[in-house]
Amino acid sequence: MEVLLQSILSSVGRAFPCQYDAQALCEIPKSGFGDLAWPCFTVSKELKRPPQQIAEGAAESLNQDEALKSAGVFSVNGGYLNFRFHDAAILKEIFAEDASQGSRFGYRSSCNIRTVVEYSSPNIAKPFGIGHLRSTSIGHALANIMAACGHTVISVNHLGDWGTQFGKLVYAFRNWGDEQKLSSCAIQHLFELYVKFHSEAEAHPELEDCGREEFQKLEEGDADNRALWQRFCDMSLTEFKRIYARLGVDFDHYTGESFYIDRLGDTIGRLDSAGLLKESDGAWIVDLTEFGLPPALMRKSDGATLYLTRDLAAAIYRREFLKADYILYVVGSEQKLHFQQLKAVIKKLGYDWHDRVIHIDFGLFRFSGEKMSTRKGKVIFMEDVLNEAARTVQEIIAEKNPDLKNRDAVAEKVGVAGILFGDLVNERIKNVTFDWEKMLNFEGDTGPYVEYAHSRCMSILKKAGEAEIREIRQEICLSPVERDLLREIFVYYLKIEKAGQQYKPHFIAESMLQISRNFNRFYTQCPVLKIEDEALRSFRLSLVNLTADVIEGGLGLLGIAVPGEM
RNA sequence: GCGCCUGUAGCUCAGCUGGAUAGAGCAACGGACUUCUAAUCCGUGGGUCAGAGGUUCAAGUCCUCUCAGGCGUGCCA
Repeated sequence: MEVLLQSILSSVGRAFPCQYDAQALCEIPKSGFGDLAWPCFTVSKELKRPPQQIAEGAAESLNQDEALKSAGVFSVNGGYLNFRFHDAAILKEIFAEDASQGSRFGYRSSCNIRTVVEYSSPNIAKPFGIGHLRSTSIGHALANIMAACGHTVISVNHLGDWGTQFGKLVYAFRNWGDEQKLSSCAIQHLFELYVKFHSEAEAHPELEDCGREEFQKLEEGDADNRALWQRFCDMSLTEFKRIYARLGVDFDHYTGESFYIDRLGDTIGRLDSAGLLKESDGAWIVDLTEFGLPPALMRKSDGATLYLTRDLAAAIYRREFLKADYILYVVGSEQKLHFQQLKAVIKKLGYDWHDRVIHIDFGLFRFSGEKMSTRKGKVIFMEDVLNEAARTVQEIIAEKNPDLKNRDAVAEKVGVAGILFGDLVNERIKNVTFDWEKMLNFEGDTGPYVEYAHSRCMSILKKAGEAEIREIRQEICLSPVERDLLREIFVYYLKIEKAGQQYKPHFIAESMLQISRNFNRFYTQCPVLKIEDEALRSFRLSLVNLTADVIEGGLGLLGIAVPGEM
């Protein structure tokens, strides 16, 4: 597939009487106009000739091209140059890809780019709330997608395990904490303390100073504070890993902010030797007026560091020790300014990799009225959401497929898929209003819909037995629904790359829905097992097998597992 | 105040760096299970793309302004 596509693109590029970037200008046309399209309007302006005339000229020479004759045919519609694969060619290419790659369908060969993806990054001592879903789902999907695009991916969970909040927590635990509660339900208790601190601090603002003081001691290495902090971290991580297991997520590194504290001196040193540090109201800042940004605060007036300082140390570490070419931060859009400042500081340090530090921002989860706030105790626990999802699916199974074996395991998988897919199908920048009903609706354009299509595939394949899937004959004449299904799978192949270039997992999700829709249409219109004609039956089985591989792979990119039957 | 983001069908959203007749799902209504799983499929209705200007052969997409919502705006992360 990769080879043919490249040859088409370079031939198209050459077919124009002027410079033409066939790769960049290639579009996926609306169905009915073929499989690939190149608009000729900008070229038309440059050459001062009608776009249709240019397209016609290109089509004529391309259709003479011996190498492409067997692949497909070029045509012209308005100012567009369109290409449509011959049935035999699209069959050959797609089935070859399936045969060699299976459920890794569409994975590109390695391109020697190392990409660090930082995502999820929950805060230690706080519950894993629904607010963490987006970074986790989007980040996991992107890590998979970048890997499919040939990158070597290093996933990092940048745990929020350092900062003033831990001073507050230490203070709160010493004053109101309960050892018994801590050992029985750690997160719950720490969460209560956290909320209590903030409500108390509203009446007694001096508590804020107490919290800051404890954090300063922590940062200076105070043994008691360190020990307490370490316990909080261990307890939290145990709980987080339980949720990650349910979500099917794991990380190469669980290096939180505290991992970088030994490097903070070096980081500040680099800023200092570059002459970037200025004192302002007792704090140390880097001036960023040349970027139109507010100054970056690198050290507080009490000597303690900030998030930005630790992020700078982390970026340098990832670049210099992990040898990252790209560093992706899957963090909410409310931190946009923070990352603009981080990039600006890196640039001022003279590092040429500043433009390969990329903030993948996304919108927030919201209740219908207000923002979710951990400080006020307004939070929906991820675990509750997953439990509700699994329970909802249990009910659906009881109604639709009561004889199903492994009901618990299937309900868990399908429930998690519903939650993850529901999040990933939307453009990531948009805010999401939390709504139980919407979140637990698994009909129509949902994860379970895609999984259902896959289950239908598996059911057919199981009944047929593996022996029946043999090599397809290429003289098969495709019916329109079969052709549409293949086209959509071809589109998926292209979308993997686009999703990686633009960091948009929803391209994959949309593609999965489209493939599932086309498959369901095929399913109702084209019998497989009941067909007498052996060649046709064999071909359709291959198509079903292909669809199963592609859905398994596509959902896999989104971090979603297929149940096999449901 | 300033900066950034969002505004597409009753609801939730797609619409690929301006391009070919604005697409799905939900909800509504009407059909299809003695049939490879009906968590499905087929059909009908529903849009002055927030509003007003502008650029262009071409604007949902770019620019300006207005309106609405969100986020951010130095010692939290």
